[in-house]
Amino acid sequence: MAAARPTLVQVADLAGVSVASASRALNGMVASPETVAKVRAAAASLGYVPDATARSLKLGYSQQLAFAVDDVGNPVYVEMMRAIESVISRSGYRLLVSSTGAGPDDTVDLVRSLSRGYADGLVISPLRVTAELVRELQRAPVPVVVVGALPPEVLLDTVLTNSAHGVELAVDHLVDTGRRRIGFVNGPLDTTPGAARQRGFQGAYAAAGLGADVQAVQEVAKDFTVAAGHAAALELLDRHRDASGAVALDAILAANDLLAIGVIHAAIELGLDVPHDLAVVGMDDTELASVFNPGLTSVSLGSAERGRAAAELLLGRLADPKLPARRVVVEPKLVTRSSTSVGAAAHGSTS
Amino acid sequence: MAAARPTLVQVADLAGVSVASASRALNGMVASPETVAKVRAAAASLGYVPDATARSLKLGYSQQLAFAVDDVGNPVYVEMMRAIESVISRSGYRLLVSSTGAGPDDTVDLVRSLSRGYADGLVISPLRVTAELVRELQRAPVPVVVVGALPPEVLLDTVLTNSAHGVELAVDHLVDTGRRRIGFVNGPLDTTPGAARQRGFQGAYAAAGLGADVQAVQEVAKDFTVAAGHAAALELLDRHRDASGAVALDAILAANDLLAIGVIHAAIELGLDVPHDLAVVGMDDTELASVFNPGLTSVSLGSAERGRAAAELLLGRLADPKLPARRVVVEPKLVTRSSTSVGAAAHGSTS
DNA sequence: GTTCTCACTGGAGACGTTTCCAGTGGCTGT
DNA sequence: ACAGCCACTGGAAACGTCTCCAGTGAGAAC
Repeated sequence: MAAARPTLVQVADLAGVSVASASRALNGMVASPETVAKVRAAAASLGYVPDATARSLKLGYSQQLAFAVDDVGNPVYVEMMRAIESVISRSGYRLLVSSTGAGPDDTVDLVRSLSRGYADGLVISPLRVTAELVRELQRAPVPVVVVGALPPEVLLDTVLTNSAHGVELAVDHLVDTGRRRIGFVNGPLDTTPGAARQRGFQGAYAAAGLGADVQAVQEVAKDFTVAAGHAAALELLDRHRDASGAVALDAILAANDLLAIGVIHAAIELGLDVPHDLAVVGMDDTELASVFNPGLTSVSLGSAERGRAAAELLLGRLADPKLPARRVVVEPKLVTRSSTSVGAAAHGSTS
Repeated sequence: MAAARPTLVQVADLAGVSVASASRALNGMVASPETVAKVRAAAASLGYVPDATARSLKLGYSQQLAFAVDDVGNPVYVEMMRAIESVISRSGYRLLVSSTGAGPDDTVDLVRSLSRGYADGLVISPLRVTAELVRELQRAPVPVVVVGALPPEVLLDTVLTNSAHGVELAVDHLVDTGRRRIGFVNGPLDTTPGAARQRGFQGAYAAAGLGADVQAVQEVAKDFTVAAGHAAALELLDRHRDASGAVALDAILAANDLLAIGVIHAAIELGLDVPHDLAVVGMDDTELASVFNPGLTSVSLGSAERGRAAAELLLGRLADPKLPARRVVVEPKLVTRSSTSVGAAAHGSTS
């Protein structure tokens, strides 16, 4: 079928020069114009393309970067991936995607396997950060950029989003629009985002301006999915009823757009009108939020921007490994849509 | 920072054997038990891991497969990617994802660059199939599996979905549930899916059982996005009004879930109730469809299954390159939800 | 004319691995 | 006791590329 790939030796032979000269001619090193012309012609006529593997072996780098994430299914990570791909491909890198689904062990294995040298760097966004994972990340043989929070003493390039502040934005918005009994459907607390949003919610609740008339309750979903959000919301709404048995919450904030959509489904099932009876806010501002019906008010944590920033940090470190560890913070931004504003049209961007 | 990676030579030295023996011991070739033990111990104490690049160079394969797609943003492709990743990683392959966004030229470049040898195979799902692309795919130096239709004479492993039949399923369902004036919002006709769905729609319309009382009209959207679906639906609904100026369509089939959601938005804007005034059907049955409000009836084209099938075809061909070209067809399946069934609850799977 | 410089060239050695090939020694069978 | 076999071993070549190093010749300076 496909003929054996021509090698540089064949090109050199055809051009009547040495391999050394052929290599130099093709790579723009010092070489006479005639040589360059001959070699180029020979290469073109043979359809020569340099072998990536051999080149990598000799040069010591692979022109590949890896992106590791627990669940590629989550739209947030897709947006990140897209952004990363677009940044790095511009610099000639290829993107290797690994879904580390099963759990922390898989992730650790993945990071360890980086020492096989098939990737020059890694962007990782782990859901759960264990001590072991941190250790492996620190001793990784290639630059690593972490999207998400790490223990403060860890010196790695990091892209953060102030999700605690994001939660505050959401709570403030709910309070501003007259909501007083606010439920929070969080993801698992042992995940990094879950823990951060938890702190944010407690902080927002304790913050100035929220009088005793504001009630805040929480429910933890099994994971960051629509189904889990649905189940958690049913549970939460059922647990908080007033004397007459009616639902006693007037707003629910979800840690995630997927959870939020689950919440809306639950509300509809219970005959609650969103936003009239129950305001719902999500987080991540994925395309889902802008497209959903009703439009979902959501706290944008800039997933695409975080992806871009991570990719740029990584490229920067590859260019200069001596750089001190940097940390980029992407500020959250509330995007208001109809799931919280009674009778109002959708605002915000449609990505 | 990171110490230089230990090489097989160092392991051999430490174990007091030759590199040849060390290699054999680690790869389970013939070697005495003592040798194996010594080498294993040495490797462990040095933290040796074989270098993927050198191994690839020697062995002639890279343990990497590529997945090329025009738009990673589309949930269909994400599901495919997920399925592919899960199949191939089980066989020890890594997944390289390329978004060929810009256009056919990019795609052709990508396929050409495969001859650099960084991937052992390719799964590609091109939106537009040009003659040049087909030529490149055929002369690709590694096995290629195409997800989507190709000219019939092309001998490549292919995963197809009978999307024409899918369209028929949708139309039949609409007619069965009493709809008579059916609009079709298609994607660009120069894309493979667009063309296939177009044929399907014409076929379904011409098919037995559809009397003269059934009217079918079509509108072509700019691309396969929510915004394009929205615009196309507004146009279509505006163009088809009865004498009194009221909307004259009672159903719209969209070539895509994203388009369908755009259609629903348009309907809502015009004050139409879905499904009462206007039934809407999507295609692809992405998670979006099951999660949307109202639940979107959609024709499942088995994206995950297609991804899995493509991955398996590729693995099969890698195992035995002499195999004749195979062709897997995934049958469409209608998943009914509330966007078409007046007053009924959602059926179908929630993925 | 000689020497020095300079631009260019080819040979050869790496990168880290696998694998062929020719041993080496111990054992069995006769 | 000797041939033959067998299990195992180490040396060395190879995969395709880049790059150091020593060399070549032509031209410039004196």
